[in-house]
Amino acid sequence: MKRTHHCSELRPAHAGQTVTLEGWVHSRRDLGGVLFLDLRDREGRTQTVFDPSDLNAAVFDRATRLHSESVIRVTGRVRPRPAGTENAKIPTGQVEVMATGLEVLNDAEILPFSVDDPEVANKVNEELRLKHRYLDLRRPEMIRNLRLRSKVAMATRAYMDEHGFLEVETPTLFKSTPEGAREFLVPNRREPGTFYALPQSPQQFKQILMVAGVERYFQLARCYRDEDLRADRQPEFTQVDIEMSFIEREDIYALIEGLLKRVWKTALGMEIPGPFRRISFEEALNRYGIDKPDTRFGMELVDFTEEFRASAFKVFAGAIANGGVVKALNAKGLACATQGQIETMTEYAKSFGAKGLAYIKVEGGEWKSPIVKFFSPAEKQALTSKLGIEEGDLVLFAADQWLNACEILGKIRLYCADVLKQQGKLSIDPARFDFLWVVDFPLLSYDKELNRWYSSHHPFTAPVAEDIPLLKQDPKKVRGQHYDIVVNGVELGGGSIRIHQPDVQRTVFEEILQIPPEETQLRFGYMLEAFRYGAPPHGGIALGFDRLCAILCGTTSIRDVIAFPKTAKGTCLMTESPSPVTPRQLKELYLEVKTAKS
RNA sequence: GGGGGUGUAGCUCAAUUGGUUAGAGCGCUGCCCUGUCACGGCAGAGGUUACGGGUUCGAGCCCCGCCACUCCCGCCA
Repeated sequence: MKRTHHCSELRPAHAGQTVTLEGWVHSRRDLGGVLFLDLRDREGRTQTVFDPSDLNAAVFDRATRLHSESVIRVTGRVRPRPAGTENAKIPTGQVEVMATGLEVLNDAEILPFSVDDPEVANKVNEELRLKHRYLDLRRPEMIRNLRLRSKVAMATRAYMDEHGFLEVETPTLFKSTPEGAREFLVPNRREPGTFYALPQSPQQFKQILMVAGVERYFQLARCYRDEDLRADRQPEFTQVDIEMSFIEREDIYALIEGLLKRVWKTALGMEIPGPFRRISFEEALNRYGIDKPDTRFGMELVDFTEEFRASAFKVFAGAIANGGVVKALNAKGLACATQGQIETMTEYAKSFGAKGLAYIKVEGGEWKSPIVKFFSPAEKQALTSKLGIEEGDLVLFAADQWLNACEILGKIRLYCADVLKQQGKLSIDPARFDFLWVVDFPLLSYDKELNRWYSSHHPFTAPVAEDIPLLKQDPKKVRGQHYDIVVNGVELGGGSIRIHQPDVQRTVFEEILQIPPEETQLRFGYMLEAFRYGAPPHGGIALGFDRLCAILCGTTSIRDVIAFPKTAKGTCLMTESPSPVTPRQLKELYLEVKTAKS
C-alpha cells in the first residue's frame, strides 16, 4: 500500500513527517503563485499545498491542470498551517501537506454535477444523481448513510449472536405463493411453463426452521415485491427477519426493545427508554385514527356519539342510528386554513366514502360553520369542554361507521399536523423517537365484495388462546397474537406468534378463509406436513431494515439509504434495467413475448 | 389503473402572467493573482425552453398528445 495516512488523519503531531495521501481532488484554489488542493477520501479531507518556488515546474504545472474529482497520489511533508490560516471547519484544519510529488492516477472529466458543495449537491435532481450514483455516493452525506447502515447491520448481527440466534440463509429462488403481494417470477429452463418466484419474505422457511429445531433464527433477508413503489417502498428491500421457538409475545417485545436500544446507541449514541408503550389496535384507531400512530403530537380524536345520538343535526344523528359514530378533532390554531386546504381534507373524507367534511372555524369569537345552527346549547357546551375549543381553532368532524370515521380523521390529523408544521405552529424535536407496540389486532377482516373473511396479517398468525372458541361463532371478535412496532408514525415491523397445531391451521385455511383443501395442499402442503412431525410453539417478527436506517439517518426516503435504488417505476437509471433480452434467451426459456399494445 | 407536482445553459433557478436578441449564480475556457479554504478579478463560450402536434400576427408561457422524474390513492397476505 502506497498511502501512509487517510485524509482525515493528520494532526499537528504529524508535523515534519513525509506522508503519502491518495484520493479525489475535492477542490482547487489557484492563487497564481501558490496552489491549494483539497484531497478527499472516504474519511475526510486534507489541504495540500503546491508552491512553485519549492517544486519541480512540471509537477506544479500538472497540478494546476487537475479537474475536480481526479484521483491523485500526493507525497509531501506535514506542517502546521501558518498562524491565522487554520480551518476550524475540518478535523485536519490545523495542518497542511507541502507537496513534493504528484501522481495522477485517473484524470476526471468535467462532472455532470458537483459533489463538493453540499448545499448545491443536495438540490440536484434525483434522476441525475441516480444515473451517476457513483458520484452521488461520494458526497459525505451519502457515505455517512452507507456507513451508518453498515454499523446498524453489524450491531444487529452482534446482538442476535449474543442472544443465541443463528444466521441462516434461505433461498431466493422460491415457490410461487399467490397470497399477498405480487411476485417476481423466474422461468425454469429445465421444464417449460414452470417458474420459481422471488420470496416476498422468508416466512415459510423460517417457520420450517423452527420445526427443524433451530430454535433461534435471524437473517438480514432480501425480499422482493412486485408492487408499485413509494418513498418508503422498493421492489427489493431488506428485512431483519427473526423467528424463535418456545416463546410468547413478551419474549419478542423484550428482544426487540433490546435490539433497538443497541441500534440507537450504536448509530446515534442515544439511550432510548424502555419498556415501550403498548396500545391496542382499537385504542390506536379511537385516539389517532390509524394503526401506526404518531404520538409525538396531540390533536387526538374525541368521540361524540352519545352527545349527538338525539341531535337535531340529522347527518350526525342519522349516522349514529345506522350504527355509526361521531368523532371530532381540534386542529389547534388552524382556523386560518385556506379554502384549498379545507378542500384537500374534504377529498380525503370523500375517498373514504363520506359525503363531505363538517368543520367549525373559531374566528373573531364566533363559530363559523354551515352546521353550527343545528347544534343545541348542550351540544356546543360538550364540544367546547371535551375539545378545549379556543379562538383560532379548527374543529373537524366525521360521522360514519366506526373504522371509517376513525380513519378519515386519522388522515386529516396527519394532514393538519403537516400544515401546522409548515406554518411554524407545531414543531417536533428531530431527536425525539416515540416507540410503541400496537397489539390486539383483529385476526380476520371481512371483504364485503368477495363476501368472505381474510387474514388481517397472514394465515399463520395464531389467535389469542382464549378467543379460539370464537373462531367459528364470531370471527370478527377473534384477536390475533400479532404485534407491530411503530416509531414516530412509521411501521417499523410486525410479527406474530404462529399457529403450530395443524388442526387449528387447517381450520383457518379451510373453514375460515374458505380455501379449498386441494389448493391448501398445493400451496402449503409441505408446511402442514412438517407441522405433523413435531412443531414447537414459535413466533417471530420482521423489521424493515431500510426504513430503520432511514429513520436513523433522518430521511423519509429509503432511496437515501440504499446504494443502488430503483426509480418510482422500478427502473435502474444507471444500468438501464430492466431491458430486453435476446430471442435466443427467450427461446431457451420457452417464453414468447406478446407486445403490450396488441 | 387514477390524481397532484416538476421538466428552460453542464448544475441550481429566473423570465413583469402571450410580445423585441430567453437571463443570473455556480461550473467550464482564456488571462491576471503567493495564504486560500464557497479564494478573488477581468473576458468569453455555452439554449431544438424534455419530445410531437395545435391555437395565434406572435408561444418557454395557452390547448391536445407523449416521455421522464417525483409525491399520493389503489396495491403492498
